[in-house]
Amino acid sequence: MNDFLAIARARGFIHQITDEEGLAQRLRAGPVSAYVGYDCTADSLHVGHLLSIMLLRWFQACGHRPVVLMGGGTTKIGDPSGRDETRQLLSEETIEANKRSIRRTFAPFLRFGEGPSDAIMLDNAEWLDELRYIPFLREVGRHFSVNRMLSMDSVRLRLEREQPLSFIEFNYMLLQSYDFLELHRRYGVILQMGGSDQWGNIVMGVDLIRRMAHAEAFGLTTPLLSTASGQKMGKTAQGAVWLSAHRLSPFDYWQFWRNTEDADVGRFLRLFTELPLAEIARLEALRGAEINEAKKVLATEATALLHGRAAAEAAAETARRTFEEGGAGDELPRIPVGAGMTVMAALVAAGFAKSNAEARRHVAGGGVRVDDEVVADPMQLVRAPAKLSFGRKRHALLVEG
RNA sequence: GGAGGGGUGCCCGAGCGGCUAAAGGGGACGGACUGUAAAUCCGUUGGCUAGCGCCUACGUUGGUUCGAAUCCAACCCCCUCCA
Repeated sequence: MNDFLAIARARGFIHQITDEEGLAQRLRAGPVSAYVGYDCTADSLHVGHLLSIMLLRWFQACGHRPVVLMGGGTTKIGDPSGRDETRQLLSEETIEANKRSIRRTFAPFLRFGEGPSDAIMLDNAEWLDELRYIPFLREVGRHFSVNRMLSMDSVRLRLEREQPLSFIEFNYMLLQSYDFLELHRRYGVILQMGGSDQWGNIVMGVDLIRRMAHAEAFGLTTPLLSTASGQKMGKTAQGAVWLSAHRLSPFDYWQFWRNTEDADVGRFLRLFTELPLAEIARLEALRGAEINEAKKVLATEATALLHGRAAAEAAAETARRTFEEGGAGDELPRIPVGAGMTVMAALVAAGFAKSNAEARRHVAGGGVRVDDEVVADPMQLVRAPAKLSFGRKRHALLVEG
């Protein structure tokens, strides 16, 4: 059995651990179960979640059992952690739909099944939906000190900024703690992992297990992902970097990784690929334009994990044809062109502009090209086949429509 | 329930009767420079329109006025203190 903590540490996954020595002992003693919870706030996860998914993957690779917990119940409450504003309450139908969509993301990363180190997927709606208020308060609520809850970042920061915090949100950490307890009781889970903003919630769960189950449990958090230049990570021109292909194509996902800042390449290779550390050390040592080779490896490997090797290589090939040869690859988005379509309309159809007015502005700004010719007039007609480019990086194929 | 403060464009924030599609900053996007990097500099940042121009917009709904984001009323929401 491989040493999970050593690997996680070496690859940069660990921010904090509640009791590293104690956890190391338990991991050495045999397979353990650990969980990460994912709330169903959107119909796709994004790169921010990928860190913990990779962590679960390593956990499984080291012979332990990952537990993926869908927050079908907690999503009905809304986690206030790291937010200045109350999350909008989602309808139960939306949550259900989101859950169904999100579940699929885990399939390429984890092996599910019945074996001792096979992953399992659960939904906390299973126990939270039926909770009875008075028994819950009497059995669980009495272990929570409001004094302590007020000192938790998720609550304190909100109050310090004089932002509202409703009672429903205030309850979130109780429910998350209770999840941990239930998973401990039902499946013997002794470790909860999550982003660093989850630290408070996780520690509360560890305490609750100690008090109610008289057992020792552990927490581990991953660092907050940001780029070397300090930006919060995970944005593309389209918005968030989604993991579901219906939200972000494999090609755009590949592009996201390809555009990593120089200073982040090594760190991201360690976190988001499974290449050996020695190989990563070699790649990140590349200097100047050569580091672009490392970025391509990062992009292809990361895309292969999520979308499969074939899709990753198709994306890489399209990028090569488009950016290195100045041509157009097969994976570029295809925009059907009707008779009399203007450049302006094509820009909107391709999603490069949200309105006609914006499309005009982009043309006026000199950022639009058709077959590499700068467009001067937004009313210019387009004909298929052609390549429509917006900026240096965004391209689409105009095809007969 | 009472007293006070506040709700402005993606976000922060100025404006406090006409000169306001609304200063300034951030973010975002485009251009230049590069290596599909960072930093820097320049530009753009409500919608419709070929164009004149028109239409929406400063919590909501009414009102005053030739004219309101700016004044008044009611309502909704948030913050602080009190009960």
